[in-house]
Amino acid sequence: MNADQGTSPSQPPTIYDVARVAGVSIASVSRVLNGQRNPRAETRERVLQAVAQLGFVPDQAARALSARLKEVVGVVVRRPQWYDSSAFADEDENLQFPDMINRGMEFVAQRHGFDLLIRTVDLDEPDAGRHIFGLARKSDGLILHDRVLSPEQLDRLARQVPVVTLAGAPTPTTANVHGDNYGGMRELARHLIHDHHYRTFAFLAGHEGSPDSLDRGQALADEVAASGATLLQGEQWRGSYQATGGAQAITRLIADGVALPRVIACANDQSAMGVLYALALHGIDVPGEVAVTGFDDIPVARHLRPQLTTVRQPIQALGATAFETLYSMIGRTDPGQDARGRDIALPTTLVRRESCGCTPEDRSPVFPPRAPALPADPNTRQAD
Amino acid sequence: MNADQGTSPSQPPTIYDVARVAGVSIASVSRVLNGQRNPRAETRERVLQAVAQLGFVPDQAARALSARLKEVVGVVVRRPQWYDSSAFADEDENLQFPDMINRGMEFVAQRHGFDLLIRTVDLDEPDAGRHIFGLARKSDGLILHDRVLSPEQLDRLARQVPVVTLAGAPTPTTANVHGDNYGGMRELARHLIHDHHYRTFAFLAGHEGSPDSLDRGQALADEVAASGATLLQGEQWRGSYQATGGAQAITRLIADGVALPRVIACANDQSAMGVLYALALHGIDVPGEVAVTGFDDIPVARHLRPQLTTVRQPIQALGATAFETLYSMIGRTDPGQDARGRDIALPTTLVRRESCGCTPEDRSPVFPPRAPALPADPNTRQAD
DNA sequence: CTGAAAGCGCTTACAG
DNA sequence: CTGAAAGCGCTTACAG
Repeated sequence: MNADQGTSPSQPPTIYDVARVAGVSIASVSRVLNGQRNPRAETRERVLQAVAQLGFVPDQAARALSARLKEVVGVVVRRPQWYDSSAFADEDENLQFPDMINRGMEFVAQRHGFDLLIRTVDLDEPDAGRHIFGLARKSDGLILHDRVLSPEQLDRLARQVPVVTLAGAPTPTTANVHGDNYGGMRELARHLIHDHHYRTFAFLAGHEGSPDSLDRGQALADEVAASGATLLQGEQWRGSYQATGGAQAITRLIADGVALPRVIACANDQSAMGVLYALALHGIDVPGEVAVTGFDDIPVARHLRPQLTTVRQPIQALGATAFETLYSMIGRTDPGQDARGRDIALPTTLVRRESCGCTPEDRSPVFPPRAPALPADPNTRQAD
Repeated sequence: MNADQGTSPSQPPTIYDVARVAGVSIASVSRVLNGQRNPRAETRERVLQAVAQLGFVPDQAARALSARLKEVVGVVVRRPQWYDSSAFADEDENLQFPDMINRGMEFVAQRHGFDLLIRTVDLDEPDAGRHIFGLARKSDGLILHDRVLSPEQLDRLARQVPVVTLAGAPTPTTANVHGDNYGGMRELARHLIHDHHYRTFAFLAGHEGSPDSLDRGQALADEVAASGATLLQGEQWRGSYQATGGAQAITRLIADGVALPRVIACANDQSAMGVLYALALHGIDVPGEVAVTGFDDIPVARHLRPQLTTVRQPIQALGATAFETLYSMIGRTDPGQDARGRDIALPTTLVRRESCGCTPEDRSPVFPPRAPALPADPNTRQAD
C-alpha cells in the first residue's frame, strides 16, 4: 500500500519515519539510538520496534554534520613511481606492505566505529596536495604513508585536521609512527658480519629521501665501518622499494661489468625479490655467491627461493598504532598532553632464513604464525 | 590578530567565511565552486581569491547532505576464515587478490571524484550484516567481494542502495562482475591434458559455495571427463583460497598416505603457493612428480620456484568494471536501462610457466608488464 | 523523561 | 547574474 512495497530502490527511511511509527519525537528516537539519558523503557521499546520494522539506519552524512564527527579516517598511500612508466605499469608490485599496514589500521578502526577512506596519490601529478586536502574534508583525520606532502603543506594540513605520518618524521603538529629501522638493520648487519664473516656489502636503497631507507642504510654503514669491512656506494645502488627497481638495478650493474659485493642488503623485501629474480636470471647463486637480505618480512618472503632473510617489522601493528594515535587526537581541542610531536618506534626482529647463508634447522610443517599481529585493545577489558 | 593565527588546530573556514571575505552571498560562493550558471567574471574572481586566501575546502558531510551525494563507495571485503583460528592469525596471506581489485576500483573512482570506504567483515561474527548496512549509510553504493551477504539480506540492501557484487551471481536488483572462470579453467585443463598428457587430476577447491571455485572445478571436471582421465574427489580437497589452507590440505593428504594425482589444479594462486610449500617440505618435485597450477596470476606467481602456471584474470579491470557499473547505477531513479541484473564476465588468459611442466623459452630480463591493467576512461576523450 | 526548536555547512529552487 | 531562504537528516542544549 505504501511506497516501500515496490522493488525499485526506495528512499531509505529517515528518523522522522521512525518517530511517526513509534509515536514519539525524533529527539527520543535519537536518544534511544545513541544511548543518551536513559529513555523510559516503554519509549525505548516502541522506538526499537519501529527501527526494526523499518530497517532504519541513520544517514551518516547528516549525523556527521550535526555531531561534528564523521567516523571516517582518510589514508593516503603513495603510488609507486616508475623509471619507465610505460613498460612497468605494473603498480601492484608493492601492494603488500602498505596494504598490510592498512589492514592493521582497519582492524582497530572498526572497534571504534570508524571506517577508512583510502586514497592513492600520484606524486607526479601537479596537485596531489589538493586531493589530500579534499580527502581531509571527508574525514576526521588523516594518516599519511611515506612522505606524500611537503613540510609546508603538512603543516598547513595539520592545522586543520589531526594528522599522523608513517615512515616520516614528527612535526610539532603531527605524530609519526615507524619501525625501529636503525636497530633492526644493525642486528642484521652484525649477523652478516660476525656470524657469516662477509666483508663486502652494498645497500640497495629505497626511493630518495625516504627516512626509512636513510636510517637502514646508515645502520649498515655504521656497522660495516666499525668492522673495517667495505661498503660499495653510489647512485647505481638506488632502488625504488619495488621489485622492478631492484631487478633493474642489478641488471644494470651486471651489464656495466661491476663486481658484485658478497652481500646485497635491500631497503625492503620487495626490492630483494627483484634482486633475487635478476640474480637467478644471470645464474648467480644466492646465497653461495651473493647473499641477499630484505626488510619488512612481508608474507611472501618465506615463499621465495631461497627463503628470504629479513628484518621483521610489526606491519599490522604499525597501522594499528597509527590509527590509535590519530584517534587520540580526534575531537580533542586542548593541545595538552596529546600525541602531537611524538615519534613512536615499534621494535623489529631479525628473521634468519636461507638467503643470508643460514640453514633453517626446524621448518614447521605449516606456516609459522606471525605472532601478536595486533596490540590488545586498550579500551576493552575482555575481547569480544 | 584573528583565531586563524594560532598553531592550535583551528576550525576550518566555512562557506560563510568565504562569502564574507569576498563580499558576496554564500550562494555565489557555492556557484563558482560548482561551476553553476556562469557567475560574473568579477564575482568569480573575488570568490576564488577568498577561497585561496582562506584555504577553503567544502565540508563533504554538509555537501553530501544537501546534494544527496556522498561521493563515497563502500567496499566490503571478506575476512579469511581459519580452520584453526589461534594458530593462523596470519590473515595477510590472501591480501593480494582483493587489494589489487580494490586498487583497480580506486583508480577509476578517482576520475569521478569518488573515494573508497573499505571494510573487512568477519562472517563468523553474529551481525556482520548490520555492519554492512551501516556502511551503506556512509556511501552512495556498495561493492561486495565474494558472497558476504545472504540472498535475503542482499535483496534488502539492494532495495536501499545500488549494489554490485564480485564473484557472486546477479540478482534482479544487483549486477555482478567476474572473470571467465569456466573458460579460463577449460583452457588450462586442455593444456594439461593434451599438451602434457597428464591423466590424474585433483582440484583443490576454494571455500565452500564460492561460485568462482564451483565454476573452475566444473570446467576441470568436464574436460577431464571428456578425455577419459581421472579426477580425484572428496572433502579432503577443500581449500580456503589461502596458502595455509593449501598447505594443510596437502600435509594432511600425505599424512593419510593418499596417493597424489599427477596434477593439482588449485582454485587460486594463494592456494597453489601453499601447495608448493607443502610439497617442497616433503621433497616432492614440482613439476617432475606433481604438477601444480593456480588461478588469478597475482604478481608473486612469477616469483615462486617453480614459477607458477596459472590463469590470468584482469584483476584490476575487475575492480574498475565493478566501480563503473556501480557508478552507472548511482543517482539513477529510473530502473530503466540500467545495470541491475547484469552479469559481466571479463576474459582470462592462460599463462604457462614452469609448474605445469613447461619450460619458458624467453624470459625477459625484467618483469613482463601486465598489459592494459585498466580499461580506457569512457568518459574522457583524452587521457589527462 | 520528553518535545519543540535551533543549528551543523552546504546546495538549489525561487524571486528579483 | 545574484541574494534570501528553505531544506537535506540528524544531534543536542533548552524548557517543561
